[in-house]
Amino acid sequence: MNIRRLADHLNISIGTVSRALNNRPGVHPETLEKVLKAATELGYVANQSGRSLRRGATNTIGFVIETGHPAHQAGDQFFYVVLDAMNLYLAEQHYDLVILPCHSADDPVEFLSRVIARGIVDALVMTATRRVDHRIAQLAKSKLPFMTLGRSETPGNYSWIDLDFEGVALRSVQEAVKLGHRRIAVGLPDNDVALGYHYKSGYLKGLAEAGFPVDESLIIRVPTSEMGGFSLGKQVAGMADQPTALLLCSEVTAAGVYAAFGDMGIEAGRDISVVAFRENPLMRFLNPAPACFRLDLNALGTRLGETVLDLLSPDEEVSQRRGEIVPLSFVPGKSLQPPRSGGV
Amino acid sequence: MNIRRLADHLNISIGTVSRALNNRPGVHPETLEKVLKAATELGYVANQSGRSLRRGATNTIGFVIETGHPAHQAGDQFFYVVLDAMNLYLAEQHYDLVILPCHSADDPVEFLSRVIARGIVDALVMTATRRVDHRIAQLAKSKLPFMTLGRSETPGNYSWIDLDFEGVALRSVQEAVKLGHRRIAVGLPDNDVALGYHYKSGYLKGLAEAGFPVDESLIIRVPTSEMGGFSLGKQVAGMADQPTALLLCSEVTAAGVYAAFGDMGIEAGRDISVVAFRENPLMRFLNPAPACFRLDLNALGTRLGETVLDLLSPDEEVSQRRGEIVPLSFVPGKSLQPPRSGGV
DNA sequence: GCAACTTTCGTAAACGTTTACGAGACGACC
DNA sequence: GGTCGTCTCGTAAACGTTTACGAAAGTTGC
Repeated sequence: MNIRRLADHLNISIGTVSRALNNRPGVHPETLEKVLKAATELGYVANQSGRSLRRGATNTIGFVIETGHPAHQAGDQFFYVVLDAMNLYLAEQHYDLVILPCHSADDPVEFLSRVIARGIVDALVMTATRRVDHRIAQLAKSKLPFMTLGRSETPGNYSWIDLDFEGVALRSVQEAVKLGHRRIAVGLPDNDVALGYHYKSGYLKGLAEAGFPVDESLIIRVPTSEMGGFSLGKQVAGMADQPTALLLCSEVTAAGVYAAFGDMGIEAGRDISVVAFRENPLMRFLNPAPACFRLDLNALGTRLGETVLDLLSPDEEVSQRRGEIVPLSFVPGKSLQPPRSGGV
Repeated sequence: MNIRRLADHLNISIGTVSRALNNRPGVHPETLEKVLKAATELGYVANQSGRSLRRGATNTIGFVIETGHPAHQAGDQFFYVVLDAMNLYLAEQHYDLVILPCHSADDPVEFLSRVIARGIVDALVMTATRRVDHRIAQLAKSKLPFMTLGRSETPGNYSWIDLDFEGVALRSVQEAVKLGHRRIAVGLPDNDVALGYHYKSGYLKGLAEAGFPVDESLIIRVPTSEMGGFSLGKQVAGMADQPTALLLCSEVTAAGVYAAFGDMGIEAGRDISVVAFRENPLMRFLNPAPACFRLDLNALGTRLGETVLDLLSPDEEVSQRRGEIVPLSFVPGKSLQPPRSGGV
């Protein structure tokens, strides 16, 4: 069923049918109704290839994820909820969402150049943003509008939305200091992912605020995974000069840390305080309940949809590139207690 | 950069350029090389809209997921690993993979009819298959080839791959019986998802094998989520005539069950034995280690890729629809022990 | 009653690609 | 030298859609 068959069936020209279907002005209300009725009856939907060939636009937004990537294997329900909300918003605006998985063995840059050249999407949302990100330089050169989840230091004409990793780290230090902690360790990702730098920056800011010195041995880099968290827990608990608090920039490491503590007879909060990152359903089942930060995933998803569609607006005011930092609210937990000895 | 610009740059007709790029016969080796060289130099990649409009095929496989769906919010690294392996295989065969998220508020049937009519994919992989699945009837009517992950009872011309839920349930019962368990409870999904029926079937087969009666009060339906598992654990532990073993058809409920047990001072294995479903990284951090079943996610992903591409083969022998059941291997854990009282 | 304008619609070109068809060049063979 | 076949390539149509343009019909104003 193509537009010509639909037009023949109605004894109308395809031009008029197309105008009717696309709500173009200058079509008689009566024929408009006839066309719409026949279209739904015959189940006609415009072929995407034909349409995008002619229009140069696909009405599709691409969401790039990296499968096989350790930071994502973690993936709890984060992406499912965010994508759902984003998809919902995009559908309201008559846009479709496709997720483009860049597989682990593929070169991200080559992957993107295929996506760009093939013209299957009107705009991209990038994830797992790096501090220095070659993909951004590449996209900036192309004319494909894009935004990133997580901000990079790589310059380019793009919008971004980032969680307030710096603010969370700062607040985590402040809460720990308030309870009397002095030796505060932090677990960071072992790769160049941007959030690690922001988290560290907030951590350092917190120490400076409190007037504490920076002890490099308390800054520990591990993979963002359950195993990474396990290793982190073991390292921290095994230190001769044990810290009294441990801050985590990812929630998936929390389970590993708890397991490592369990193995060594250490209890979070009582022996070493722990502040995790994002509150998630799994945390309900960790004991003692971790102190963490709350984020509205649905709001984030909607905001992503709005931001990416803004890029495509003909209104320069709207399509102007912008950055946005999403705040998280502190959720006290049982895992953050005053240090046993009242500090070192 | 389109094919005409490339052709002009080479002083060659676009027909020849197209033939060269597509490895069609009848191109002089010398010009073939020139074309390929210029294409990579100028970064030419065929526009997908134009190509698929002409060819009627997109060289793209769609993977349909339902976001916002409770059974998926669980999503541990399952999809990330499976999709990565599948994507890898498809890329080798010069196919692209897109994930099509059907958002929670959308009607799956309407969603699919859009996907079908717009012609953005050559074949589909469906997930979250229901025992009676309207989407299958719909796809069967359309000419779009598809396969399902999980088998349905809805007839249609399609291939499927399913995990051996029945075999796992049977084996779980057998292992429990071997240790002396007589009252064996089972947690099933509270919706029509196909795996629940197969798991129950294996459970019933195991009871029959052992000559045990079926106690309907031991068959408990809960949402496939951490919270569902929590509720399940509470229910089981609170029963007057407590079962000695509990079988789970999903790994995400395990965390909830453990938490509920912990709340009530019950220890898995010692007080009530637990057999979970798929082994995953998180389980390493549950204490005591759950008995579960091992699955090669990479192999599953590759197999999905092979199966879906087989659908498109011109060779009728190959494209014939087929079903396949993937076995899982038992992994003993500390959560499965002889019942305390030696059985009821 | 004619010009000017509006409303509505049909025609055809264009998007970028693939491919059927035919043409030209060249060598082989009788 | 003419015929045939092979190799290589150019031409043009086709895929399904949108849209600029113009035509036809109807309306208004004088």
